[in-house]
This record gives sequence, structure tokens and C-alpha cells, in this order.
Amino acid sequence: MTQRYAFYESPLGKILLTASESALTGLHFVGEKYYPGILPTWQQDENFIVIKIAIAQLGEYFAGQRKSFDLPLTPEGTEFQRQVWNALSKLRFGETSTYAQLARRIGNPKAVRAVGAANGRNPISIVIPCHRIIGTDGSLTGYAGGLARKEALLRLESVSAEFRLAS
Amino acid sequence: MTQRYAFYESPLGKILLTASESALTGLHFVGEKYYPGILPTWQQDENFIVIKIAIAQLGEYFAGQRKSFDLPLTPEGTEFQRQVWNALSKLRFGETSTYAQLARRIGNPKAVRAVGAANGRNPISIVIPCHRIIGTDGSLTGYAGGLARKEALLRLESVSAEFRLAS
DNA sequence: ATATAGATGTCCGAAAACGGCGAGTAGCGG
DNA sequence: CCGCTACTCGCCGTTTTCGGACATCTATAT
Repeated sequence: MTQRYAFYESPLGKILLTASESALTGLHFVGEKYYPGILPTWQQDENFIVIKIAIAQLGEYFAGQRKSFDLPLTPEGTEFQRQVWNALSKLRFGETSTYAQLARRIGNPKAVRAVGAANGRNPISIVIPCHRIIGTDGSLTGYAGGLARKEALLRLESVSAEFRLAS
Repeated sequence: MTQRYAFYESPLGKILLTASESALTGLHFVGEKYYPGILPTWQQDENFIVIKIAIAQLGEYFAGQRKSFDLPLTPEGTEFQRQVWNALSKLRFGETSTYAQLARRIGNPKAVRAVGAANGRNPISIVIPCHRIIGTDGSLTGYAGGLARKEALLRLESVSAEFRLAS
């Protein structure tokens, strides 16, 4: 099963999209913490249907016209990670939650730190909204793409980011 | 141990009274500086014996008919605070004292400022007469319920407030 | 197997800030 | 000089803040 990929120039920097035959498998800011790189066997194809749709929806999202994504996704990870990402996906545009709440949500209330780790390994940024998770004390704490991007995304979703930073 | 409470409309404003099973635990002007608020678990009961007596005696006090209160009290606070409130209670109607004198009285002559703080946290206003404490230079300096009320109480006790203010 | 690190949260102790003050000093104007 | 005001500084308990230690759970690397 060959992977296709393409780049998209977002307002927050260049993004790499990767797709399997039938679904999106990755969405990473170029050069971010866990940036996967490109294998020689992959083929670049910005017209591949899944990728095309993804890029279109991203455009709308950054323009403030879209509040939820509608795309086939197959994020690859362990059982635990998929639980976390699953719970993540239920957060809607503009909502935020904390690592502790998320841990409770998946029925593993003490696995707070593990949730943080899993959150960081989210392979499909933005679409799986790992940026909506902040610390219990309101601090942003971290983001694979850099805190600046996390703040920008939250601001885009009109969650008063300044307020949170002020505290 | 559930708390009961009731309100009393005094000439100086609405007052919240709270009581434990056997004694008065609080007496605050509504909205004053350290106003405690009401917890959902408390029950309103203006006919509870302790509260009833308190209200009756307050009525007499404000009418100028009563010069000392006769009520079971259990003010909650630290060791130091209870010392201060205890010493306070020995001041009689019409008497005044200073923060410095009070500090000496409890054998901690240098804790003047701390006495001021403890004074401010008095949970049972009027009955524990924190309003009878003024600055060494005769100024009223402060009152959780507002200086106007302090002055009014002192005037009610016929301590020539005008004289003190004039100086 | 075992050890280690991570996009956390809680707890506890130390340290600093904060008051319902007073005494002491320095400036001002009578 | 005298009286008054304004300001600084020491004092002490309480409250708030801050920082480090630890608990806890997964994934990754030996």
C-alpha cells in the first residue's frame, strides 16, 4: 500500500499531508517535533482525492468558514493512543479541555501524563484537535508544532487565548 | 453539623446570622468585606432558638435598651485570633480601646498589626465588639462593614464620636 | 524485562506579600 | 518653638505564591 503526499501552504506554515488508499493518515507542520519525513517510495500527488478534499477543508477552516472536518481518517497508533485521539475528536470547535479531564474521559483517570504523551503523538494535527487540550491551571503547556501555533489555533477558534495566557 | 441562618434588617443594613447546633457562629453585614456567603447545604430558619434570641437582643441593642449580649458563641479561628476576640469581648458598652492596648492585653505587645488583622476577621460583629477598637491617635482606621457603620455604632454607644472625629 | 522520559497534577514547605498599627523623623507654616 | 502632616520603617500573624518532590501510566530504548 503506497502512500501519497502533498504540501499545503497554511497561514501558520507549510503542512505535509499524507494519505493511504482511502483515508488521511497524517497532517504535520513541516519541521515540527515529530515530523515524519518522506520515504522515497511515496508518491507526491496533490490531486489525489482524499488529499484534495483535505486541502479544501483546511482552506475553509483557516478562513473561519468551517467548524468541523468531514474526512476519512486512519491514524496509526497503539490501542491507548487511539482511545485518546478518539476522545479528542469529540471536542468541538472552540471547546477546550484538560489533560486530566481527557484521562477521566477514557476511564483511566491517573494516566494524565500518558495522555499528554499520546496527545503529542497525534499524527493528524488540526483535524484531530489536540490543540484544544490545555493544563488544568490554564497554561498551554505544549504543542508539537510549537506553542505559538497552538495559541494561534485557539485564537482562531475564538477561545480567548489572551485571557488564558494572562493568568 | 448543619448550619442554620437567617437575615435581620438592622438600622445599619441587612445582617446575616449563622448558627451551629448550639451557638451563634457568625454575624455579618450583607456584602461586607469578608462576607462569607451562604452554602447550599445550610438551611434558613429564623425560628431556630439561638438565632431567635440573637435577633431579639440585637433589636434591643439598636433601640438603646441593651448594653451587653447574653448568647452562646463559637467563633471559629486560629489560636491567636481567638485570643484577640476573647480580649475584645471584655470591653463593655461605651468603652473603647486601641490596637496597641489590645496587643499588650494578650501579652504580645508588638503584634499590633496582627491584632488589627485578627480584629478585621471577627466573625461575630457587634456581639464581639470589634468596633470599639480605634487607632492610638483616635482615628477610626477601619471596619469590615465600612467606617460609616463603625462610627454609627460608636455614636449609638454614646461615646462622643464627633469629639473623636473632630480631633 | 527493565529503565527512562514525557505536551500532568497534587501536595507540602518555604518565602514573600499583605494588612483595620505605631513610633520616629523631617518638613511646613504659624 | 509648636503643632500638624506626611512619610518611612519595624513588627507579627495570615494568606497567597512559588518551587521542588513524588505519584502515576504509557511508549520507547536498552
